Amino acid sequence: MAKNPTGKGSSSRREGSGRAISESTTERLSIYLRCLTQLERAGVETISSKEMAQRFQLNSALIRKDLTYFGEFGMRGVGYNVPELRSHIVQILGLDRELRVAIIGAGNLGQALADYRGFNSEGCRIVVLFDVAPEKVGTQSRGGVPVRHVDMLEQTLRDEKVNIVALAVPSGQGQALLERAAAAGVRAVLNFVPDRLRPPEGVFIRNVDLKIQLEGLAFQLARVQ
Amino acid sequence: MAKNPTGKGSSSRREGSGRAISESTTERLSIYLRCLTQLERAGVETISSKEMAQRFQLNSALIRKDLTYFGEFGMRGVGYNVPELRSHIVQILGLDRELRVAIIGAGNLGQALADYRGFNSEGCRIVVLFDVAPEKVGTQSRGGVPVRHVDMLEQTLRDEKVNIVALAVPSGQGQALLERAAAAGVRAVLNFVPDRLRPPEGVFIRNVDLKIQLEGLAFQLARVQ
DNA sequence: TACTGTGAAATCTTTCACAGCA
DNA sequence: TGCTGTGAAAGATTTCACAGTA
Repeated sequence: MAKNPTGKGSSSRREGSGRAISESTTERLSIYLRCLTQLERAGVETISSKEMAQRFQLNSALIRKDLTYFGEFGMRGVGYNVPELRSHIVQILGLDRELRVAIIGAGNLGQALADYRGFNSEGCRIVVLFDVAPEKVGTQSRGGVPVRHVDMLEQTLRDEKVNIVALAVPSGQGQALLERAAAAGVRAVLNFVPDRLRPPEGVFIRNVDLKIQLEGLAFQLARVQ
Repeated sequence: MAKNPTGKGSSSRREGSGRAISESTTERLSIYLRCLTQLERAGVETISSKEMAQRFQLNSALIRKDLTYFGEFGMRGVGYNVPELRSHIVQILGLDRELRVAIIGAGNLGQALADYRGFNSEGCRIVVLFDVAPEKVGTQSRGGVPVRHVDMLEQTLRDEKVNIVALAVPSGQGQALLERAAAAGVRAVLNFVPDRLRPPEGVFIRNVDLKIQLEGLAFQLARVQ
């Protein structure tokens, strides 16, 4: 029973009506989207699963399987129409509506994330930072994202119609803020806090744990010799 | 044949002599280590796999399996000795020697990473940042990490005995820098560049792709309703 | 008794291989 | 011919269940 023990890597999630889609598949959809965006810019009209597979060192059957979970987008003998497939994936990933993101914690990491390009593109917007430090509240990040006091969390999340919260606070402070955000209606959280958080009912959490990644590399180095 | 198609999530790697250990197992070892560190500080002497499992919503058999890949550390009827198990894991993860980390790219993200607490602890030290911008070269991060010119990359990596490189440069510039670092003897890379890099022979890469995480959340939001 | 260590089963993911269609 | 879509096989990971032991 391969469920999702670590909350990372291969895992599945069941939804109301649809079938369960693994996290690996979702991840690859994002990768395909990038590829298709580049191809579309370059004016390429069609691409085969084999060609895409070569770019990413993937198996072409896997790409076809990933895509057929959502429909039959290809043309036998030809491949996939690039702009068409791209727009399908944009829709599948829910990037056709605006994602409004708030970051809790305006430390080094929070500020860097606020101004991170990858976050401010493709229908995604960082609208506000939160912190408790009086000298930060009222200021803006270099990129112009305003910093509000955490006391204003619930109200601001609602007023700004925030969909996704990124947690970038010190260890130990994540769970309480997660619960406050959830109570204010947020249902998706990107967690940078190096603690294991318990997701409130109906809330999705993705963990980005930099130390675990670093230790994973240390492990590989230690093993090889 | 579940190999490692995305370079993230569940994957295995074979080493010279030992058996293949999955990336999931490695990730969990880091999690156990944190837990044990806390327990040791709190003066707890022993812990059972069941107790640990409850803390992380994991299955206790999985924890036991993870640990027995590396030895028989437990005592039947009792559990595991906390300080002893902790020191075993430190050794397994290779955290008993110093990890010297360099970050290429002193933009928002690179600077934030340089001063990130999680990176500067437990035998891990950020020793240098690299950039090409003349106004950055010669300065220091807030935390005091010096910024050198990328022209000095190879020499500095060797002089500073860097084990691990973090890539935090704009899209398109990752592959060339990866290859230069590899040629200078670096064998482990933490990649923040949103491109798929091709690892040179013998080089381990871990990808941290923030946009993919965000899009994964967008997907979940789009699905539920 | 209470726990570890582990073979076997269950589950999930990826790859193979090919039918079927443009 | 060349590609997609897909059933079946292969492989990997997780869980179950229990023998064995301190």
